[in-house]
Amino acid sequence: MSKRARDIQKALSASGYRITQPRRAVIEVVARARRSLSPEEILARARKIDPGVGLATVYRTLDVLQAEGHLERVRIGNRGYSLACSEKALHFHLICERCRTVTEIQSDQFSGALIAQLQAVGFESRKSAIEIIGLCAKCQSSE
Amino acid sequence: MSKRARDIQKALSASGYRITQPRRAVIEVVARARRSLSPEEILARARKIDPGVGLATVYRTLDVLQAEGHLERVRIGNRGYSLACSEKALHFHLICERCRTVTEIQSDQFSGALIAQLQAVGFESRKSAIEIIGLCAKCQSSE
DNA sequence: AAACTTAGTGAGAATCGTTCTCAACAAGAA
DNA sequence: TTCTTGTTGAGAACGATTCTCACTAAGTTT
Ligand SMILES: [Zn+2]
Ligand SMILES: [Zn+2]
Ligand SMILES: [Zn+2]
Ligand SMILES: [Zn+2]
Repeated sequence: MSKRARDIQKALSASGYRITQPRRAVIEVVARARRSLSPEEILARARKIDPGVGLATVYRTLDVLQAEGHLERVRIGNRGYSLACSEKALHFHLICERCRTVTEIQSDQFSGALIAQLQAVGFESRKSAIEIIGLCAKCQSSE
Repeated sequence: MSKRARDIQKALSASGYRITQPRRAVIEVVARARRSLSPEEILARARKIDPGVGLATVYRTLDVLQAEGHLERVRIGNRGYSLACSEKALHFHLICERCRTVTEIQSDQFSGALIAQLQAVGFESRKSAIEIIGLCAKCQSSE
């Protein structure tokens, strides 16, 4: 089991959630993922660890992980994708609509300017991550 | 008929699209909208102009308008919302998840910094509008 | 104006992602 | 081990979007 998965389990447990077999499997999958995965993809991978896992449980576990701040949900088209996120401050997610890789970028320069303007307008952002859809460098060259 | 609607019709016609009754109705609704509307809302309003319009045609017309750059699609939760967009340069959409009002903000200061960083990473943004979900000033105070 | 070609149409079925329901289960406390 | 109750899987239900297909009408050609 990965360290990341262990940390998440510990945190969930501390918050009063039960650490069940299916949850263990989903957490392990998410912790190991190198790109954002769809719920269906997470289900397929989780079943290699615990064959009995159901799709509903994947959704439920993703909800829990998101509520506890261990995961962020990302949308490409109609499909919902999930991603473990490290950065805490306001930052951007560059989401490649081809390979679904998510790159995080951050700069105090524009974050500061943006936050100032949001305050000026009186808008309160609910998410700390802003999504930019497009094509990553690799996928541009291989198109 | 609004000027905006007429301009859009002219542009579509020039691109080879037929200007049909249902399309006229949908275009008129979108051109007059002061906030983002859901396809169902657009349908209801369009039927006041042309009672026979079907939901499928609303979706199809929205697709055309989007493909031709007269409209941007915005997502709040699962629902798809549409919005006529004026700004051409890179800008932000502040989307209130309560009242669905969309405010556009723009500043060369952070746009420049952001574009520079996107280029540095080699990421090519497909959309000129970046969405920030949250609560507008009005809805914050009345919550 | 009439005929013609074919893009566009409405109704409803189909599909997709997600949520709900509920009887059965099992994690963790005692 | 027993008990409590949070959690589960299967499938039904749901809401948004897309598809199908026979029919219609926009715009072009006569
Ligand atoms: Zn992030
Ligand atoms: Zn890519
Ligand atoms: Zn815009
Ligand atoms: Zn609002």
